[in-house]
Amino acid sequence: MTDLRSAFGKRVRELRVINGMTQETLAYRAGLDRTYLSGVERGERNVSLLNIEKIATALQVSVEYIFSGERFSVTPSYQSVDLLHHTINDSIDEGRNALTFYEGSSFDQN
Amino acid sequence: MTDLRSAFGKRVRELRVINGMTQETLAYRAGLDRTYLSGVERGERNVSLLNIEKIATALQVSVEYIFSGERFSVTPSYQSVDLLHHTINDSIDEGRNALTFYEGSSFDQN
DNA sequence: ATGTGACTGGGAGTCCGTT
DNA sequence: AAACGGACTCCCAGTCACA
Repeated sequence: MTDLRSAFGKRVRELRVINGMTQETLAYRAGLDRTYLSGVERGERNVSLLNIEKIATALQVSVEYIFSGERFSVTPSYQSVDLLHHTINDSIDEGRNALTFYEGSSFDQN
Repeated sequence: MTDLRSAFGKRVRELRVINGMTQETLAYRAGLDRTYLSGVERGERNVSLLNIEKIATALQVSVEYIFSGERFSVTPSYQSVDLLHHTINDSIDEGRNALTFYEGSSFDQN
């Protein structure tokens, strides 16, 4: 998955054609502009959550389903934590603090 | 799933806390602003594809995974095709045309 | 460590076309 | 039916000081 915009666009086009819809029909159902949807399918648009939801609804699929498949399943390679000057102990400490913050409870520090 | 922004935000917060990260570290890894990420987790930001990808990468999960789970799996209810003045035969016809267009081939009409 | 209001530039999204 | 372009509006990405 080099560019999520292209991957998303291809997926939308796939599902649209499977459903036997034209861009115009899909755009109308999603309440979006025809030219905008065209750009989405060609991977030129940086679609945001609200429109992702609109498009999924118009395609009659769940958001989960629209992002399922090989295209989106590749876990991106990630730089080593060391490179970010962030140690494992840092993570553990921050985990404690975060949990304390959100749950209003504290760890036994002894 | 009433609002995809809230659902996405909750999911991000879940995965961040599980990984023992603070908002600040996650934001740093994603190359985003801390206050922006705060808004994302509270469902107040309409995150777009490129930032979804950044956040997923920083969380060390795939985009598919971030959208998996009950929260995103509900297929949205959809208005009847009739309400849209779009018949089943229309869909079939459009499907043929669309396939013809993209595959450069034609259906046997007989 | 996180929440929040306010701000600005740029891009999301629309509407008009032509190819 | 779809790609593409220009011009437009308006919302949001991205940031700040402060709570």
